[in-house]
Amino acid sequence: MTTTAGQKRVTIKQVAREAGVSTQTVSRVINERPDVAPDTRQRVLDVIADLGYRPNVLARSLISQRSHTLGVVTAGLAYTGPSRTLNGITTQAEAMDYTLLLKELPDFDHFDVETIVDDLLARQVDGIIWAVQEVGDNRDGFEERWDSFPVPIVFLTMEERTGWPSISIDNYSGGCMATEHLLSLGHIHVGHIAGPQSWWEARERKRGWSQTMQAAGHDLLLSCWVEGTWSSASGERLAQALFEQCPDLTAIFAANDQMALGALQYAHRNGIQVPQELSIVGFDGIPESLHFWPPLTTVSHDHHELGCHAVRTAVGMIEAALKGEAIHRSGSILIEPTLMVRTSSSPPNPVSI
Amino acid sequence: MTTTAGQKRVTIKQVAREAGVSTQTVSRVINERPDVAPDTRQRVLDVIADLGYRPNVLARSLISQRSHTLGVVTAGLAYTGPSRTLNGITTQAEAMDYTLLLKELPDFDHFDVETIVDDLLARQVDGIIWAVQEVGDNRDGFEERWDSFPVPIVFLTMEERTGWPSISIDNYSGGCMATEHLLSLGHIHVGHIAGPQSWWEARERKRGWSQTMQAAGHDLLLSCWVEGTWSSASGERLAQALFEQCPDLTAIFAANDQMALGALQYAHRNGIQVPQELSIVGFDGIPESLHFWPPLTTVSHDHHELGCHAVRTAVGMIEAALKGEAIHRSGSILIEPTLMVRTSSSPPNPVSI
DNA sequence: ATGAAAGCGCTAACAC
DNA sequence: GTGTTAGCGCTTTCAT
Repeated sequence: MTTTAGQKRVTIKQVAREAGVSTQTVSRVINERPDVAPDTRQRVLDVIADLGYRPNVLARSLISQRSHTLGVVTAGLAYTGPSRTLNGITTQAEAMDYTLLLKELPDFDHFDVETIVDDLLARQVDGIIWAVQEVGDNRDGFEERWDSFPVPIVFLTMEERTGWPSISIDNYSGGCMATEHLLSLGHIHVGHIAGPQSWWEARERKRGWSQTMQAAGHDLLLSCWVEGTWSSASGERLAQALFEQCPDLTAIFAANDQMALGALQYAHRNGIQVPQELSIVGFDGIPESLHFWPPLTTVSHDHHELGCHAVRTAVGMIEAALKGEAIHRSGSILIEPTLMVRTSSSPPNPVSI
Repeated sequence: MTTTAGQKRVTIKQVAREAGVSTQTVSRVINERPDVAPDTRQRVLDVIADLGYRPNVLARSLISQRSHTLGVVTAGLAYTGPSRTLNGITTQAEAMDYTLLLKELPDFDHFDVETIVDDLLARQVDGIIWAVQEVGDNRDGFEERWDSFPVPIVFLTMEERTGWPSISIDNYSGGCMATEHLLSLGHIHVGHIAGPQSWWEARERKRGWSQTMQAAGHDLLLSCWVEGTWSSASGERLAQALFEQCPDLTAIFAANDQMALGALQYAHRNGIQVPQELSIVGFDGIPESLHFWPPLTTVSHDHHELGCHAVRTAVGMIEAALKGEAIHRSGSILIEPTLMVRTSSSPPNPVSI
């Protein structure tokens, strides 16, 4: 390939010279100002097409003090959730004519907020979408500089904090749905394979389970849970642990579909019929879950929409700030998930009760 | 939240005034030039910390004619492959100190290359990574402007073209591996569930299958294939179609793990034992495939590494061009996949032969 | 309707 | 060692 990176890019000046006008006139043409004579405009347009001129967005941003750019911070892109959310972000950003600067954290909880944010701000982003799940104390870095934060920022997937704009799936409600579904089928011994408890999402899903169990009067079963790592391997291992812990188990609610898949595998390996002998419910609704064997009942939610929502909120805050509404309050938004009843859950086998 | 977006960001001038030096001196300090008196440097540093000054990268790029930014064009982020690749890109870009501008195409084959590229170039990216799989004629848009392309560009996942730098998985080789594996187990009637044939990757995988079958003298079985959509649903549907087409089938090579999962489901639904009555091999090696039932034999490859590679190549070309090596040739690179033998494949049942 | 001058925030080149 | 001048590519005054 022949790159001609050395060749100077065409500037407004060259266009002006070539067209025999001032740079100002060229500027007017590319900004579609009305006050240019039709023939002058055409001449300039011709030269632009001819030279392949393209306005330098950086120079423009420098003077206009706006970059039309959103900084997106994410983590765990290799996993379905974060990447689907990013997918929503790109879609909505494109629609609203914003460009994205992407940063992916190597970890969920070991990073320097200061450095990341500073880097984004140095690039003059108009706003930031913090699409990193709340894990451990990874929100602490914001507390200090919160009041003087120079651009709007929207958080995804975190506990409600007064004054912090955030958008999350209602994980608690999802946990309730899953558990209620199993209870309503007639199950009593409903165990839970939770996600890592340092994750806010995992705690919420578990809270949904435990509250629902408690409300149904099954206080004694509240110890009937184990903590996984989100991985299928942990799901398989912990399904076994759960059975050892509660031999009467007839149903499992797993905090994500991967762990549910692991539980399914445990059942297969040990000749336990699903759903006849064991009902399993997952969380997330990944596309593959419909094709697990048996097809998985799961709490489905819309990562994509989460991302879209984030962009809309961020852009809304940016434009509001631009209009001088210096103080902008935006609360927490919770998106409701949906229970997808499929084949992996059924009433408990009368024999096994 | 209180955004103070209106407040002017601190500039080098304010720092200079506050520290009682010229802007030039401040510039020297932030660029870590040696020729600043230690106490002056300290004073400036103090003011910088005090004011929370952060150099404006845009202004810097404007003058240095370098943005240290890579444009990344992707598609289908909601799917595992593209997002894992992006994951590799972010990791490597971070390591090499480049920032990413992200664009996701809404489709794989309906888009205007001109617009996308122009938008990226207008933002002064130093290079472009075209991480969109080759589908249909979606490379055509580059042919015309190829010779005068102003920045280095690296393509991912496409057919080798002389002079176009590209990096791909060796899909053909992977297809061979899968098929040879099944043949070596003693299978003869090995069918193929292919991906959409407008995709280069799908064609290559199929070519691996057909060449291997042909080489083994099974020319008569070359019609024993069907074309899926990559989805699990299509895999299930087409497994059935394949059986109707070739009743003697004892093994299926599916062009991705999702379709293999669908085939697995077809087997379950119809009481076909895997692998005793039917061997199934997938492609991609998604993490879940290890936990399918039975665990899936698959051709695994490293999307992440693909992304890393792309960044290294792009940055290499950028730096080469900077050093005045105006003409830079970089060929096609093929990354070899690995066969992961698991439980879904075994010698054919003697009875069913 | 068009142009000249100033400046966005920064750095390279030269002075002192 | 430090300041001055000029200018990156563009737009915003303010003239004409």
